[in-house]
Amino acid sequence: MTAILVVDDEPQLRKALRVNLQARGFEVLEAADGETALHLAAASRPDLALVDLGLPGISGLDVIAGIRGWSDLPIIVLSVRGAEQDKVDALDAGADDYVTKPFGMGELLARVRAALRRRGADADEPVIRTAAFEIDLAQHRATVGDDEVHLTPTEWALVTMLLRHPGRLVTQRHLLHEVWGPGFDHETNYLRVHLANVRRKLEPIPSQPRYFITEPGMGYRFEPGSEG
Amino acid sequence: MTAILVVDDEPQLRKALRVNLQARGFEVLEAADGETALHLAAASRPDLALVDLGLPGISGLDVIAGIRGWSDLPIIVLSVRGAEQDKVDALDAGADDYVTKPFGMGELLARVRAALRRRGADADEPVIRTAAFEIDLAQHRATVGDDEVHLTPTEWALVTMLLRHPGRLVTQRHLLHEVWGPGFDHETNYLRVHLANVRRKLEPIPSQPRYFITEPGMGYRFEPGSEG
DNA sequence: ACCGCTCTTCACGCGATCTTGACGCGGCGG
DNA sequence: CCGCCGCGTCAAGATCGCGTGAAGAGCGGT
Repeated sequence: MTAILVVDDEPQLRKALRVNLQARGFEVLEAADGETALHLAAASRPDLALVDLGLPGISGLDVIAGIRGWSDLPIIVLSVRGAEQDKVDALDAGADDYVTKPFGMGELLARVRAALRRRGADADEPVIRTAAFEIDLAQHRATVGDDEVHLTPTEWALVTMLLRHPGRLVTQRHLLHEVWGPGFDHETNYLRVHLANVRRKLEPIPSQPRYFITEPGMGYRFEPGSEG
Repeated sequence: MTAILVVDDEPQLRKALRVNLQARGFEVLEAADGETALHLAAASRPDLALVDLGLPGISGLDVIAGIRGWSDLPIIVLSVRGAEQDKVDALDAGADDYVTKPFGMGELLARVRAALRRRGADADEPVIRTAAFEIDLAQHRATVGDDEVHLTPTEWALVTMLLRHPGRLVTQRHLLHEVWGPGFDHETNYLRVHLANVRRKLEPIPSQPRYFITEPGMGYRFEPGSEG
């Protein structure tokens, strides 16, 4: 059975989540603070975690970082409206997605399903295949159909950064920091231009991206084709 | 008999691998740290290596680089989930494939068989043939048409380095590190000059290289002629 | 000491790549 | 309904990296 770890200090919200998730056939583990969250995650190995950022004691951010130290399980962050910086920090720390409180249960469940689906589809091979293109990480090669496509160093860095975290929302800051180094954290211009080039080379319809998705205001996400 | 070198510091995992591999008729060599791994690899010449990245002392990455200095045996990396950057680094260092821990034994065995099969296909002959030239790695001889061509030591080191990884991009840093040693990681000048010499001697049209391809900003790649 | 081979070092020209700025569009809030 | 912000697009200029030729240094053999 699929187990989901719920980390939130409000008993009401925990209860609401428990009821809804169990109704969908998920097993639910609950933690009211960061410490028990980390212990539970290590002991029970859940398949996904929902983490509230506003926790007493150990912050939600530390919970994310603590889990990411040893596991790649999908993490969805719950945060209050307006706390944009918190969301970005959480994503930078390795969260996969976020939901803004208050949220509809339907939206949350959709994101949970999406995160689980992506993770399952995450092919663990050194070559990533989609319906449109194929990227061989070991050989450093990209092909579209039968034609080899040349990616510039910057483009390659961007693509691998996104491919390395299938389905995960990668923040602009994170991308800029990894590809251009420190000091470029706000040059979102670069991302727009180079992402456009990547799409022109890899996307079937560059103006309607299907694999390299923009999350306005936050960052970008590689969406592996649902292979089924 | 086919010998497999297992490099991991966890005795449990080593035992599990040993039992399963021996059951399939493989001979198993074990190393708990990087040093013994390198010694064993040099002394016993295994046919394949399974290397854990999280080793005490010498890192798994250095083990890979150390082996790649003189051998082309297939290397499969074992890495924990979430250590995405490590995997990419390992591939850059010359690993052939990776498996994420925890893994099913069936999957691992499949990858071992695949790696051995791939290798058997191309590395049977120590002599590499293309339409333009022929290189005998064992005898240290290169011929173009019927004429023997003399390669200087540096050129030979570069050529073998590239030939050992057909089709794969070898980074500038990797080449410089293996041919010139540490401390030359940024002397890309050397590569340009010596690659030019290699092309002058081996390529049919040196100014339009077909076999020794430049990947601007990243490195070089040996492109074997389509052998069909 | 001389010679030949090899490697290092440098400067130049050229093309690929990156940066930069301007523009239009669409969504969102006022 | 209007204005603002973020994104995609495009084109120009600046920059970087590569290939090339050639000169000088190091080294071993004769």
